[in-house]
Amino acid sequence: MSTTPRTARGRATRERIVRAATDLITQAGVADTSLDDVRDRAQVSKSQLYLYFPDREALLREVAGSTCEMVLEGQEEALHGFDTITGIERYLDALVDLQVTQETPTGCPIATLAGQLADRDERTRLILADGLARWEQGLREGLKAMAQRGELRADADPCLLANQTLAILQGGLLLAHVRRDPGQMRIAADTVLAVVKAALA
Amino acid sequence: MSTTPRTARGRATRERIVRAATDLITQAGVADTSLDDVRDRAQVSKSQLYLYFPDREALLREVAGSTCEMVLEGQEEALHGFDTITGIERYLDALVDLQVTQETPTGCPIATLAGQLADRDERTRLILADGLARWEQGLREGLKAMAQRGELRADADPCLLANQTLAILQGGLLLAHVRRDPGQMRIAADTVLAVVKAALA
DNA sequence: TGTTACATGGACTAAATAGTCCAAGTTCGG
DNA sequence: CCGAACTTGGACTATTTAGTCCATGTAACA
Repeated sequence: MSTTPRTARGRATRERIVRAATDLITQAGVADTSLDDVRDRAQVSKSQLYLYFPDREALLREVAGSTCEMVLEGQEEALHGFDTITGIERYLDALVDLQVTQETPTGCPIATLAGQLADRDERTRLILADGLARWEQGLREGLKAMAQRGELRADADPCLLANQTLAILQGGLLLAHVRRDPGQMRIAADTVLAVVKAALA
Repeated sequence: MSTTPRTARGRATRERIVRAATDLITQAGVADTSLDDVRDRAQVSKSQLYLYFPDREALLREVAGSTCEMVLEGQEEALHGFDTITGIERYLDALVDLQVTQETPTGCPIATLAGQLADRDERTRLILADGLARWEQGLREGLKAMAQRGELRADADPCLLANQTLAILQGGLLLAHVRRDPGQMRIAADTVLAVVKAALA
């Protein structure tokens, strides 16, 4: 029987488990991460795993949520500036930098997880889709602000622009990942910039 | 000890195995496809599996190659017309249709496989990257033909355009897959069209 | 007719892994 | 200091799976 922790100590342990699983899975993938691996990394006994999670699937769902949080938190400030051209440039540069800095480009953790879990558990897919939706929402809000300030052409649709931006970025991240070439992310960033600039008033 | 088939019959059997594995993995993923599943689907004894493939990894590599072939063959004719605006529109429509027609959008099989194998086996990653490279090459050749006919602006770069196109398409496929929404592919197709049109002379 | 490649099918090993269970110890707030 | 929540750690089961091995049988061709 799985429980929800009732004390700060319990919550910390549960959090440690999710964190460990998220780290391991981000690096090695779902298939190559066993519960024993998680147990070791989190410095927790196996009983604790099953105290807080009914089964592996449940933990995997938490990992999906945690991965989304990680990705969104990592770009929160930069995303907040996605409402001016220079802010957009800064945001895109930050995304490119992330791929450049890593020893090897890893793409988008949300997308990578989706490839492994989306067709296996519907609930997990929804969590990941929600993560992407929140990302897109951040982009959309910035673009809407620009539109309200009259900086976009009258026929430009901020919602569509946000959707296009997310698609282009995801495409760039995927190619950077598969090709092990962060330059692919630079190209995607430039493409986004061109699409946005074409919508400027 | 694994062998390469020496007769037509042997080659057919080997091909049947790869085909079965490719089908199963495309549908269920690498982690959820066992060699016994492949054995059943291919109507082959286990001994045959190990007669033609040294181990599971080797079969997985063949599956990667086979998946690339499948994806590229499926768009060969349409891709051949990627050298006029109407041809490009037809090509994009065909890609969109593929996602619309499927009961549920599956995205790009190459990308999906990459998410599962790219970080596990370098040789497999290279095979998948090569598949994407050939795809991009098809796009590039069409755009180069347009450039040579003077249909593109002097400052337009067909190579860059092809790269951008592939990225946008992959982004659209990924979003269509995760969101179970073929409309995402339509948006990506329209985005590609806008980018290409912006490069017209 | 004999040889070679192809094929069956099941027995078998070895390892990994999910999940269960329990008995005993620790932490800490009320 | 009592009790509830937390924690350990390992034993245990059951299942799946990759990979090996072998005896037997068939297709086809020189």
